[in-house]
Amino acid sequence: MTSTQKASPRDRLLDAAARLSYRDGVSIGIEALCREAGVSKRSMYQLFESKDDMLAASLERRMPAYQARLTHPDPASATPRERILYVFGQLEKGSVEPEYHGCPYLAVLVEVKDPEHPASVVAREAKETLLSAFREEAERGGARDPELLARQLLLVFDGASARAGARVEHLDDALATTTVTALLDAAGVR
Amino acid sequence: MTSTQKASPRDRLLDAAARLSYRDGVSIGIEALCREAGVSKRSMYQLFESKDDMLAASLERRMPAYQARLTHPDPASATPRERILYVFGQLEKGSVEPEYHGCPYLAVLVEVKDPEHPASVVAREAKETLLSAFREEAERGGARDPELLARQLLLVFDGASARAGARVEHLDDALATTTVTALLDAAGVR
DNA sequence: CATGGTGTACACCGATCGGTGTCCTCCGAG
DNA sequence: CTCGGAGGACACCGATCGGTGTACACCATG
Repeated sequence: MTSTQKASPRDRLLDAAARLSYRDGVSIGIEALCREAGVSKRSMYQLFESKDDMLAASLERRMPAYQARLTHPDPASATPRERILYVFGQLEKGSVEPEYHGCPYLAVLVEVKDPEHPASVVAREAKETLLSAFREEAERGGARDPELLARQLLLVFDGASARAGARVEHLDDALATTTVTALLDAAGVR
Repeated sequence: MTSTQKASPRDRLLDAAARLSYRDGVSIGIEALCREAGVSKRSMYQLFESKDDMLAASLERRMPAYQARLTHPDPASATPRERILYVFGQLEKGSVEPEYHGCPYLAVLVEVKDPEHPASVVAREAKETLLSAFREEAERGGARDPELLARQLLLVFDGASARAGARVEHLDDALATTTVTALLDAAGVR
C-alpha cells in the first residue's frame, strides 16, 4: 500500500520546488509553488521556516539522485578513467533532453548572489562532493596532480552544464568527453 | 569641456544597470536602478521602452570593453597560442578582484531562462563573438579541429567564470591557463 | 520673450512578493 | 464519541514589482 498512497504535502512541496525553481529560477513565487504542489500556503509555512529554507531542502533532497546519476553503474569493474568519463557521458546524455537547464546547483550558485543563503550552502556542498569524487578517481588513476585534475574536470563539468543549459552549446557530439579525455591524457591517467 | 561635463542620464542609467544587475542579478528593481543612477523613473522610461530593453542596452554597451579586456595588447607580434592564453590570463587576473562575480553574459544566460529576452539575445551575441575569436586563433594556430578547440576553450572559459564568480573556485594558481595549455597541446597548436 | 524639449518629483496603478491570522473540515487515536 | 492535530480556504499585511499620469522647473533655441 505504501506505493499507492499519495505523497505527503512535504514531498509534494519539495518536488514542486525542485521542478519549478529549476525551470524558472529561484525567484519563483511561493504562491506558484504551493499551487503546483497542491498544498496550501499555510501548510507550507508550518513545514518550513521560509521559502529559502524549503528551497534549500529541495536541493538537498535531490542530491542522492543527482550523484547516483553520475556514478558508474558497476564501479568495481570500471577503471578510474571510465568512471570519470561516465560522469561526462551522463552529462551529455542528459543535456539533450528538452527539460535540461544545466546543473541545478551551479544555477543556484549563479542566481543567488548571497553565499550565506541556505540554498547556496547546499549547492556548494553538492559541488564539493563532486570535486571529492573526481579527486579520488584522479588519485586512483595515478594522475600527476589529482587535486589539479579534479578542479579541471569541474571546470569542464560546470562550463558544459551552464552552456548546454542555456542552449548556447549542445554536447551531442561528445564535446565534454572529448575535452575530458584530453585532460586525462595530459594528467597521465591511464 | 567634454571631459569634465557630467555623464548624460542615459549613460548614468546604463552604468548603474550594468553595475547593479551584475552585482545583484537581473532581478534588481528599476526603482533601485534609478536611485543609483540619480535619474527619475520617468526619464528612464522616456529613454528606454522597458526594463528589459535597458538591461539589454547596458549589456551591449559593455561588450567592446569586455572584448578589449580579453584581447592581447600587441596582437601582431603574438602567436595564436599566446593570444588564446592571454584571454585566460586576463580571466584569472580579473577573478581575484572582490568585485568579480563571473562573466556577466553567462550570468544573464543562466539567470534569464527565456531565450527570447532581449538581454539573452545580447548575451548570446557576446558568447558567439568570443567563440569566433577562439576559432580564428585555433585556425591560425594550426589546430587539428579549430571548431572543436574553440568550443572546448569556451567550456573552460565559462566554467572558470561561473565557478570563480560564485567563489567556489579561485583561479589564482593559473588553473585556467594550465587547463587550456593541455587542450592546446592536445589540439596541436604550436 | 516665447516655445519646446529634457528632466525631476511624486502620486498612483494593478499585480505580486514573502509571510500571517483566522476559521473551517477531516480523520485517526484515545 | 470526543478531542486534537493536520491540512485547506481565504482574507489580509506591508513592501515591492514594472510602468504610467501629471504637474512643474530648467534651459537652449527660435
